[in-house]
Amino acid sequence: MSRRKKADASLEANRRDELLQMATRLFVAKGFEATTTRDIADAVGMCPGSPFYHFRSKHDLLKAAMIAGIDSGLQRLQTAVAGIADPERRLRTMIRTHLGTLLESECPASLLFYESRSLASDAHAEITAATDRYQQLWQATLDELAAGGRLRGPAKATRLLLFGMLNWCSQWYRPDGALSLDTIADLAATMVLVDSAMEE
Amino acid sequence: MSRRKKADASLEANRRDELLQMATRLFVAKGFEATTTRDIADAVGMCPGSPFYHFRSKHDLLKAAMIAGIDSGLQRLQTAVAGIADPERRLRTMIRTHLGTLLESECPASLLFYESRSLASDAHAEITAATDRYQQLWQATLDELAAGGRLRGPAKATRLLLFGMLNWCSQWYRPDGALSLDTIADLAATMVLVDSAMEE
DNA sequence: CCTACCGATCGGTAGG
DNA sequence: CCTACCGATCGGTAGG
Repeated sequence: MSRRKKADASLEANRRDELLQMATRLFVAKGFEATTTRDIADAVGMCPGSPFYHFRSKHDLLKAAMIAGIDSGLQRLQTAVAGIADPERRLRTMIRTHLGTLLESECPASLLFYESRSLASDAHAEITAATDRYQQLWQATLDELAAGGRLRGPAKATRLLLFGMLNWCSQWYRPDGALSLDTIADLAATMVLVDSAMEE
Repeated sequence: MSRRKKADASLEANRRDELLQMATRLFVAKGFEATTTRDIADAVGMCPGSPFYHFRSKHDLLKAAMIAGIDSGLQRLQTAVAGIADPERRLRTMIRTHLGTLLESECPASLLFYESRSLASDAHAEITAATDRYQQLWQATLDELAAGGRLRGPAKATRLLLFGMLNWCSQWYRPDGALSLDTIADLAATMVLVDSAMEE
């Protein structure tokens, strides 16, 4: 009996995850407002009303998708930079990893950032907390570089412009295009860092 | 009679413009899908069905707003750089002007770029033509700088990353914030250009 | 440009 | 998680 209950619970959690992933994909592709809960239900083979068994509302689905996306991006980033002591090498790794999360993921949840406008104001607090954790990882490395005189501008402004360069790629990057993610990452790093006389 | 007709026509054009400006403002603030044609009609003091006297459909309104926005940005840019022969000074002026169009305008039509997803595919061609004209102005100056060895990266990739830095500002810039548009423009230019030994 | 209106769709619920 | 359904809203139209 308790085994059956456990199996049911994990089945239910799986269905919830399916819903969450499909919602993320559709929200990113068509936008939150243009995606109907019926679209999502259809895509995972459910009936029109069934998503509301797993999520209280469509907004709840968006909120859950955004938080899951940011947190998974944060974990990828932390794993990638673990043990890299040199701040410049660390920054380069972070840039390349961030681009990967954004543009190579099968479920690019980070792009839900564009949909935060659709969130109720009370949900904004949670989202802000999650993105703050992500950005603090960057800020720490940028502060370290700035202290060493390795940055071309103030650390905070640099972070904002750097995020712009990288996040904007979702508007134009194509996997079969002329610019690879490695190339983009290198150029972005070049722009942010001062030239080092030793390299090239 | 012909005077009356002319007056009517210009009155009608004025109402159309009002509609267009209000639609732009609301689309930027709430997004295309979340803005109803009733919202727009209300905001200019019309009845729910009246916008459709001026525009065939809601999508038509978006298309017209986007083209008007891009073209007015292009004109501002052309006026600003007229007669600037030095490519570096020209680029700096373009950067500052672009930020102004984006963030200081009372009707920031350029931000409608985010809503192009909502356009029908046949409208995309016209929009692409308009944005291409805008970007060619940038590309020409960047090519000139690249030929003089003044750029830190290839001209095309530089343009894409530069647009990212600038356009992303709409996500975080606040008029009362610590960073002024002048400061942001200077830093963006610094990142893109090689250091000149003569300056500072 | 208003009045009056329609067909379709959508988020969400009740009850099992 | 399905069935059956509701209330509200929305883009758009007819007719003046």
